[in-house]
Amino acid sequence: MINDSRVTGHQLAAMLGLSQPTVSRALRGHKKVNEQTRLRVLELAKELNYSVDHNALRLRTRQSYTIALVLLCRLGENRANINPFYLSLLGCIAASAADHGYNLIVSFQDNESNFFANYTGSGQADGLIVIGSGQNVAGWSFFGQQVKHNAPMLCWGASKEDLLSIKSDNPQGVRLALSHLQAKGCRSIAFIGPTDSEQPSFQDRHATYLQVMAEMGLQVICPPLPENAVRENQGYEATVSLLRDKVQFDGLFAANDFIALGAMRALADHGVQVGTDVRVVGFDGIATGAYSQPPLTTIEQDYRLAGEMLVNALIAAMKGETPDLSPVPVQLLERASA
Amino acid sequence: MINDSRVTGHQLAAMLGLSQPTVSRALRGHKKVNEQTRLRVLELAKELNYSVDHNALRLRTRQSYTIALVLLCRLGENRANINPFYLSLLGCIAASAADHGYNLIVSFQDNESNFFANYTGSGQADGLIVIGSGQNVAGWSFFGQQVKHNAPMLCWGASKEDLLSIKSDNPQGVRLALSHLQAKGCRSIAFIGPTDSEQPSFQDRHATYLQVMAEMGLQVICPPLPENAVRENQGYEATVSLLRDKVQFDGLFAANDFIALGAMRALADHGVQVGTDVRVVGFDGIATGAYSQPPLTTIEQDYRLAGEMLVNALIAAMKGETPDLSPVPVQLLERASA
DNA sequence: ATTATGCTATTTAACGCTAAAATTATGCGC
DNA sequence: GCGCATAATTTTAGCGTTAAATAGCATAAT
Repeated sequence: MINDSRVTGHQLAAMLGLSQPTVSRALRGHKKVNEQTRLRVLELAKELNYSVDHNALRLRTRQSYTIALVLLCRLGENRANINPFYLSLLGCIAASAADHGYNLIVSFQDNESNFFANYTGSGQADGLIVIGSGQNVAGWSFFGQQVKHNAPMLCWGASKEDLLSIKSDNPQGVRLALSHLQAKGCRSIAFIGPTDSEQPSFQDRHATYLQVMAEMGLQVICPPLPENAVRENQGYEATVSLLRDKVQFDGLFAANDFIALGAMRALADHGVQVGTDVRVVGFDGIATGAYSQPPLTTIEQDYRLAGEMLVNALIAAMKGETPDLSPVPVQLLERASA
Repeated sequence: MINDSRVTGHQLAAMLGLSQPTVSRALRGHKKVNEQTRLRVLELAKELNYSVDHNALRLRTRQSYTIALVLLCRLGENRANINPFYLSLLGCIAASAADHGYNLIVSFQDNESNFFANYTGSGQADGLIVIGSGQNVAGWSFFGQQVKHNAPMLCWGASKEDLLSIKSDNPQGVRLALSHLQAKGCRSIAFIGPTDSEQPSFQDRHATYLQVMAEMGLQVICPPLPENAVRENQGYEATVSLLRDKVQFDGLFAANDFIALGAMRALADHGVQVGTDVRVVGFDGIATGAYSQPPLTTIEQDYRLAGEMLVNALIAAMKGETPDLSPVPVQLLERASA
């Protein structure tokens, strides 16, 4: 149990022969309080290790100074095995929130949960950031409720028009990847990734691939992947199928890094030299890519900037300002695989 | 701004011709309230999307139903580059806290910050979990304060006796690693890692290495590493120095996976075949190890169980019970590097 | 009839804080 | 010394909730 001998502002006041509100104002550096008494208050407060009760503060001011981060999981998904991309993003959001003086509460939820009731609706948080892979899966009712109540909510990489959202500059990333491959001499570049994903980021990546290939006058190669395939072994399978079907290709653009890692493993298993016979570019910039053999060339998302932009935009929205929702720049991280 | 048209219990009561406390009791399923009125209350509450104000609730009950997770960083450390081990652990702690009905607030802090004032002391959290790499660096004053106020605090892998802490079963892990190497025929097994770390986990790993080697009657090989070396390039350097000094070895035990990855890179760069000429075992079980070339044999820490045990123990401590602080089991994850 | 006994619901009282209004003290010019 | 501005503090109120004490009112027991 918490030591309930916690000092209150009232007790401080009594000891100092002041009224409690004066103590409160002194501690907050309010103008209309005598410098000398302010110092007395501060001194005693420090000595007794006083700290304001946040729950009372919040109740009174109707603000929680807290952002809720919801990491959306499909039901039953193994939480010990969360995509490191989201965990890194989480880290950067936490840091950024702290920089702005906000607390961050983190939770893993599925589509069924009522965010509004849990967080913004109950005064636990002033705003909500939603990241994760399940955003477009099932009913959006909970989102709707959030929107209906004007509770500021910001999504990472969502599509619905009535939602605030920020995402990486996927089209730019795809262009960087494909023109890099082209510059390296590739002329038959396959896209390994979901072609019918419900996730906007993957939709963007596939669509831009089609468009850029057309612009370049190159043939499109899209091996079939199961719906929403974003895992390593699915990249492996798809690549194996290309090889088995004797499809000619000298470049691979993977919709994310895990797929790319799987593809490289498949190539290696079939004696294809990655980086020379076939060049591979991934997407995300996960840490693991640096340690693969060969190290993975990839489109690096700027986690830190993404975290910062998400927090900035949410805070703007909470203040009633128009948030900056421009896409987060990406860059080519050139390593040996391409 | 949050839509301030939020419904209060008082408003519900007025609409129903009841008193507010009755509504409160009805919503909580309190015994002494008529079933019929309870249903009326519940219905209207649902219709109006009522949810209790957590700040009022907390103020009143003197409980926050919240655990604070502090990820300790060295000052100035790049937060976009946090050890994935800690991020995974964070994820599992978040999940576990949720399973117990607790919120989790996450923050990145250095030694200077006053956890007590920030969290438990101000009623923002009922207890504190501290993880991260900087626990033993500078002054422990803030920890002291936490302890002094009886605020439940639990550390991951700390050493001080007066602190509650949980860690992985490092000695067991080291035994598993070394006996695996021995079983594979290794007789000259070097330890690549800090020998004078301030971090208890690394102290344990080094100490157990010395002990087990003695038990096995094998010669100890410990190349010098800079103090607190736990990074990939430091593993690389140390291994290079072994090779340069023409030290004979056929096995490497690395104090963590990053060091192991660096060591493998060094070996590969010098034409040494990993997995045959020299076998390598790491420690941690980070995801990246699965994608290295060859995949890394390692001692896998059980993130999920660790998160669960941390949360369980903290909750026990908060209730005044004696927490279970037994070490978290580890296991050998055999891959091609050994 | 009168007093117990359960129920149910209401009243009253905090929890610790901030904001605004009301009060007291202080200084200054004339 | 009187008013009058100004500064410093206190008083009053209330944020939305839960917990304890209280009241009303049936029905059962004496």
